[in-house]
Amino acid sequence: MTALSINTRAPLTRSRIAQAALAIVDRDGLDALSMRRLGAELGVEGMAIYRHFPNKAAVLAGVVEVLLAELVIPPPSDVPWQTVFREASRGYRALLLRHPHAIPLLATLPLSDPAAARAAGAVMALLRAAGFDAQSALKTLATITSYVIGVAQWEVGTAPYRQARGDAPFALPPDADPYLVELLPQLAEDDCDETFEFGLDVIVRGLESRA
Amino acid sequence: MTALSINTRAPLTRSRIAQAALAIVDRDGLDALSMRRLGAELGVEGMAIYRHFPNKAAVLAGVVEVLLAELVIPPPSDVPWQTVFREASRGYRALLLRHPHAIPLLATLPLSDPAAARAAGAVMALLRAAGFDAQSALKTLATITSYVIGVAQWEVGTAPYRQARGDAPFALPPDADPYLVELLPQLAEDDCDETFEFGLDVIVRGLESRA
DNA sequence: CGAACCGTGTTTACGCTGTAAACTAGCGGC
DNA sequence: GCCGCTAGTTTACAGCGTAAACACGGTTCG
Repeated sequence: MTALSINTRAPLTRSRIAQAALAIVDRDGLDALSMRRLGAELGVEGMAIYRHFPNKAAVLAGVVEVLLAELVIPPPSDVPWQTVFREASRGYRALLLRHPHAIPLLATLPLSDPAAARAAGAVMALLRAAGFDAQSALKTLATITSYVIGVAQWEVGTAPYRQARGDAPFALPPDADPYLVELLPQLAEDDCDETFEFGLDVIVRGLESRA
Repeated sequence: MTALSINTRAPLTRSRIAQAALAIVDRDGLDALSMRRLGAELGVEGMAIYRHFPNKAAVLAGVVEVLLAELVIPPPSDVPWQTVFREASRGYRALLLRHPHAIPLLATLPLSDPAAARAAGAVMALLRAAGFDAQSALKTLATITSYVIGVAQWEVGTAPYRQARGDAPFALPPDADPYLVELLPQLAEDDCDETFEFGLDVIVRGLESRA
């Protein structure tokens, strides 16, 4: 009998496990991901996962793989590099904000991770095609990924995201800088977009001025 | 008897606990910090710490407080803002690299944390004194902290730090971009400094060009 | 057809975690 | 001298990652 009988559930696979893990992280946060809960999400005992991944760290690497697969970096073309650079950065930010609980996973990701290396290679190709030498391309890559990840982390800690998650309202300590007290709590989502664009613009202008 | 008798150990205090916690994190990594190990480090049972902190998260906040106390941001002066901005950024990076295992703690720090708000306020004052309006100062603050934290995270995942820690040598996946393969594994500490200065310069130039 | 095998999921077990609750030893004030 | 308060201890519990032994269904051979 090749077809699945009624009582047979879909078989466990690496990708099904990784996707379920991401679903838990997105829904309930990074700390909520445990092997037993992941098993339950898949209708299986937790230990079953060890047939497909050597340990939990490998499951997390699988989640990263799923996430970075969402990231498409266009191949080099004759569009000005600034445009592509801006769009790729926005795309990465959007990916991070779609999975805010997973940001720490991507933040500490070394380039030795295959998925990260693939994405990094695509950006390098883009920059080199735009005339950057290899060294500058690498430094630029470090700069922009640092910025995008850092600012996404910042965003999810400020008012709009806290509100969307139903966290406690933003409470600054009483002796905080008055301008912070005034500006920070009333940040809206649009302001976060604007803040991101501000820094992105700063970086692109800075890159142009060094060329 | 006001002096401590021979068998009496130094009393537990918030600050002694936080410093011991930081010592463990620095020495053995963030995961190695558990309440029982922290107690042992202080010559005490783990549960004793709950007399001084409500839970582990509060201990971690205490560690952050200790860390940010190391950060001095100069008050406004007549030195050009670019100079102070660069120096403060370098100081923050140096702080992070002195405590590489603690970086995730500072990366996800919301500004509602008192220590973070204090440091942020000092930077805001600096920028406003240099003529930035409050909105731009806040966006600039977001940009530079994102960049510094992001790049420090990047650095500790690349060759020099991995080597210093005795990690496995840097191994890129076989299909990685050839320029990555050539440049990344041979990165030295000086190159990290240079990479940081590159991005810092990009940001300062970008800020100037918007003024 | 029966038997051996293998891949997959289950069960049980161990040492570790954070922390709630009950307990105890010692000091300051009446 | 005793009372109470405070700091530290003890015990306990649920949940964690994962090692090891086990059970079962499907495939492949004799």
